Amino acid sequence: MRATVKDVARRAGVSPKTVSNVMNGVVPVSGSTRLKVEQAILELDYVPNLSARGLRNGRSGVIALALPDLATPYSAEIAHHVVEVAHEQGWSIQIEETGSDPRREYELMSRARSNLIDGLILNPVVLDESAVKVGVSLPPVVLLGEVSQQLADRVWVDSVAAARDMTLALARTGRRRIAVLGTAEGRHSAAAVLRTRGYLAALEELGIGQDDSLLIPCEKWTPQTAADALASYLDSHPLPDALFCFTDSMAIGALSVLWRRGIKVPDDVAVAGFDDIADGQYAVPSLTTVSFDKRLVAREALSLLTQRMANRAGEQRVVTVDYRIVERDSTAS
Amino acid sequence: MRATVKDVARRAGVSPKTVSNVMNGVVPVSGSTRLKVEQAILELDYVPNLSARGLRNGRSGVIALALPDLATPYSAEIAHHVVEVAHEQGWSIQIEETGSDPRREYELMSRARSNLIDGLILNPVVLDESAVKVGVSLPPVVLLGEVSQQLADRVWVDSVAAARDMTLALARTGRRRIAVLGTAEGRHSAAAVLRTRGYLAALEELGIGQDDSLLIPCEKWTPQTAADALASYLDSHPLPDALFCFTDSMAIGALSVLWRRGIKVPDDVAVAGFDDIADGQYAVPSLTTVSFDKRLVAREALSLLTQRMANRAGEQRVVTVDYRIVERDSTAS
DNA sequence: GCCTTGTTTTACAACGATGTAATGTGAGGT
DNA sequence: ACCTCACATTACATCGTTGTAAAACAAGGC
Repeated sequence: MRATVKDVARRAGVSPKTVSNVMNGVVPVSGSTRLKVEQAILELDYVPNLSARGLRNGRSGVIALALPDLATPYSAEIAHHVVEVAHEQGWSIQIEETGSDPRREYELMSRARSNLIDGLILNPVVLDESAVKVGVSLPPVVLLGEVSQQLADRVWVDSVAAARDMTLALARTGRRRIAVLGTAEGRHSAAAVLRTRGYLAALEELGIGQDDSLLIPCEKWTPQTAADALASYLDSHPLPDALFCFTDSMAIGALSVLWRRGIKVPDDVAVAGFDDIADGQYAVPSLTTVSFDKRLVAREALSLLTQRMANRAGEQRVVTVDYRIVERDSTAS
Repeated sequence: MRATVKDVARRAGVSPKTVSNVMNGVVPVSGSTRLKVEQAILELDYVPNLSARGLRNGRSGVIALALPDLATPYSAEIAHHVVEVAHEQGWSIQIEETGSDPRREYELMSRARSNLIDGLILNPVVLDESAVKVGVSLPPVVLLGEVSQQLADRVWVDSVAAARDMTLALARTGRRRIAVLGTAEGRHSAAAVLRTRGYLAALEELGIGQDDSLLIPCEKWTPQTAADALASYLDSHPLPDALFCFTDSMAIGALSVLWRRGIKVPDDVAVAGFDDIADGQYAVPSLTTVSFDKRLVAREALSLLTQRMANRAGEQRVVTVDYRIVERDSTAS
């Protein structure tokens, strides 16, 4: 049987509350009793019961992180940083996957209200149809990424500006027929809409007319779907000068298709991505991309969340994280 | 304020225990009262408090998953499957990263004993020096992967056999000078030792003499370190016929270096990996690898864990998951 | 020696859910 | 009517921790 405060108290010859005071360190405890208690804690190998503490305090020390799919490199990197930063601050992270399934988000909300979770960091895919109602009975929420409505505190990268800059960078190497991969046809993902908007803005600036046949739709943003979409596109369209993929994962799928068809990157077509996932560096050729500090995203998200925990009222805040274009081999001229 | 059993009970005109009985469904409840209670639950939007339930029951419904680094594709894929399978069975997953830091494992053990966790799935890197003492006060543990000592229930792939088969497969395409990337010099990771053993066994079978200059050490198993290790190896050694990397991540780093040096894969050198991470399919060229069912690994780990929860005594069990060699472009002849 | 002031420590209750054991309810048999 | 038996419901105590408020203690001043 595991030791409890009671056991420690008995052994140290003090009351349970005194043991609690030593543990938490807010109420002053005299040096001599502190010593006795610490001794007893060591001897009994006492570890406090977090369920009991959670019940009493109404806080569990656990933050939920909800991502569409942990297996994708982007989500994995975000998760990694969130877990690390949270750990530094003494929080535990509970992972939830939402997939693209709205039911999952619904379940998530229910769990979030179960008092085992003090807060929620949510990376939505399609938030318009999200079940996320940031309401009274829900713990504090921070959203990651682009969303259409301002439902909660949020950390994001300015996708419009980044997509515009990337398009300009591609044009700077002399390419004019710049295609984008990842526009959404059906259900609109906010990211797709914003990145398309940035792309179109750049074209306008450049005086290049919009050519709808250069918008390659791709519903799910995975290498597989990107590869399929690009392959079937190439079957019926001429090769563009450049291909701006809305995520690095898609770009990696694209590179694979191009290689398979003997199309040289960057000689025949330049390829760029978005997110700067680690594998982009080791892609063949290495991938030009929009990079941003994911550790910073994690830090800001946690910071917003803890602030919101301290003060549930207060205005909704938005933190914008800087990005930069990283040019690698896939767009060399 | 959130509703409690008490509130629901008052509204339904029954006792708190009856509400509990309706929720848990073990004690029989008459149809009429069940209806009243369910009605009240809906009206009050009642969600049980898991901290309280955890305190009372001694179980939290949370399983911790400890991985070295969530950002690596292998860990990410495992995490994905564990989260999904756990979800299906009503468990929540709390993520812990151990890095290669022994202190982290120590902290982990402490948390694991805090009653917020019912069980632990642990993927150790270097278990010999692990702080994991599967003792009395620790919840049930399942280990993933190769370990040197049988400390707990375990799910693994037979690395020796797989490495042997891969080496034989490479030899079958006519290559004789087969190098391996990822042997460990200092602290021995069990996986490195076992995979090297399988490789050497195959050489012996083939009647190829062991050539120590074909063992390329690489401490950390990341694309970066693999790329560095291979680059400096190539500076002072002739190109081998084939390169068997002990993980796909290392293989991806290797492909990048080879491409940068103008070395053609698979014409000049064949490259193979281990783990079958998703990105291997989209590598350029696509990567030959040792594949195994990660979903099955997750399922078996969870199954062992829940069985161990039910029965803490009983013999330690080992589940071996099948593998197969998947030959892709990187080793075509 | 007594009172004040300030510091440490303690008893008690409460957080919310549920197992135990006791109580209540009704049907069926005599 | 009365008793039995099975089933449904309830009161109470408990899980381990910590906030509150009261009590114990020590130190200093007269």
